[in-house]
Amino acid sequence: MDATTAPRGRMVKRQAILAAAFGEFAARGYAQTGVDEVAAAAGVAKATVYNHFGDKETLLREAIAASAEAATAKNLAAIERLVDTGGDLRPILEDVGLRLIQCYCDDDSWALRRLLYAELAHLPDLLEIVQVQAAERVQRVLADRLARLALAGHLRLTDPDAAVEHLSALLTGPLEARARWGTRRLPAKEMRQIAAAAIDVFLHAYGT
Amino acid sequence: MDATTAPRGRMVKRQAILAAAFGEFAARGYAQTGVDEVAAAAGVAKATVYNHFGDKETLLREAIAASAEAATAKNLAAIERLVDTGGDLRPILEDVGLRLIQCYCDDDSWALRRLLYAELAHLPDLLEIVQVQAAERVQRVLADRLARLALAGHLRLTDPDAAVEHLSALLTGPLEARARWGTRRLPAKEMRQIAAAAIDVFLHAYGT
DNA sequence: TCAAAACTAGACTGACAAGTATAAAAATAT
DNA sequence: ATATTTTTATACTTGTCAGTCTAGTTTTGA
Repeated sequence: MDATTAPRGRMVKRQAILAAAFGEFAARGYAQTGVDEVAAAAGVAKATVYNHFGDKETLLREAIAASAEAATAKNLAAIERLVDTGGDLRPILEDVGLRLIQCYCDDDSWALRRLLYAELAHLPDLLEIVQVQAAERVQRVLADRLARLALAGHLRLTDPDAAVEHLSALLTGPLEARARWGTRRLPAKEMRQIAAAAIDVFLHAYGT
Repeated sequence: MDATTAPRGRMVKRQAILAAAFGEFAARGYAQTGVDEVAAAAGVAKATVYNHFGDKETLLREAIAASAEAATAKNLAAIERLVDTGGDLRPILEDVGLRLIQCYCDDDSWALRRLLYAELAHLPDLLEIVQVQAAERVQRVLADRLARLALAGHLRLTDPDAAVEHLSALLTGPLEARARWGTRRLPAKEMRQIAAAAIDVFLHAYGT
């Protein structure tokens, strides 16, 4: 039943169910959402949901895993642009910073964090999926890039992991309150300001 | 029925119910916790819970509000220690930073954030209570202190609010991942290191 | 001391939702 | 073409839980 052996039509429905489940769970909460509603949103019969996922909890797990995977891909794409062009590093960092902020402020991204926080107490293994598969991976790739920039003499740092911690804290920390925990959309201008301010502090500490 | 007019014994039970409700909701989630369980944990009959709070949702609101109030008080007490002693500012900032980190890592504090995130989608007005009554208040008081230190020439900053954003981001940002969203206890030594690193970056950007 | 208010234990109702069952229809594979 | 798998609609079972009710007990205030 995996992605390679299953019939193609089956995977289409599976994806539709996952997307619908994530959307409904995010909107009304896991406990408040019935499997019937997920099925309706996916345009599918309830029995089909059970045929694919067995029970509601598995559905939640898979939906979260899929969403985390998607979010990770977007983050990695943003980090991809952090390359040494020879010119001034600041505008490049600001650009990447803004893109990471945009990832963080995506509706799905807020929804993912909400679901994760909400169900963490009663499904602790979700942490494994999201922390290890997503967060740490992004952190590692970003640390690699920073290390390379330091080696080329464009940054002054000894511990790339510490620098990543500070960089992402500076970028995402201000977002929680300003975006009112995902209930308010930030204007693009505000995002740029936050990115610029974050990079400014970062470069004071780690710039050459 | 407020704190001043209600019989004294009544308030004792009320507090017991609030504390038990917060603990149970935090441990197993709001939807997964029955009112019976809260009553049992509080050592009280179920009818008494309804007598005090009317329904489960009100109980949640009041429990969160009470917890937010307590958390705010602890934060403000930590900030209280940020005063100009004439000597070096760094150790004072590190001390206050460590205390703020300890507030943030408190079990109740993690539980509060989890509950807030979890129920935000379906009770949006919780934001009002926590954001306005707690978070913004702490931020304002801290900004006042930083402004005063800047005026005395110990910090170099134009926008105290921006500096507070960065300071608290640097202090609390690294905690999410390290404490695994509240599921892991941080050793005291690690907290001190995080505080020292955060203050170091902060002073590079805002120190004189 | 005595009346009013608050509390208790327990049973009860009613709604809601997870998961199953069934039989027919659609898609798919060989 | 036909056998197999998947999907659908619908009805059903079952357990859970918010909130109510009752009747008796404790606490409190004056």
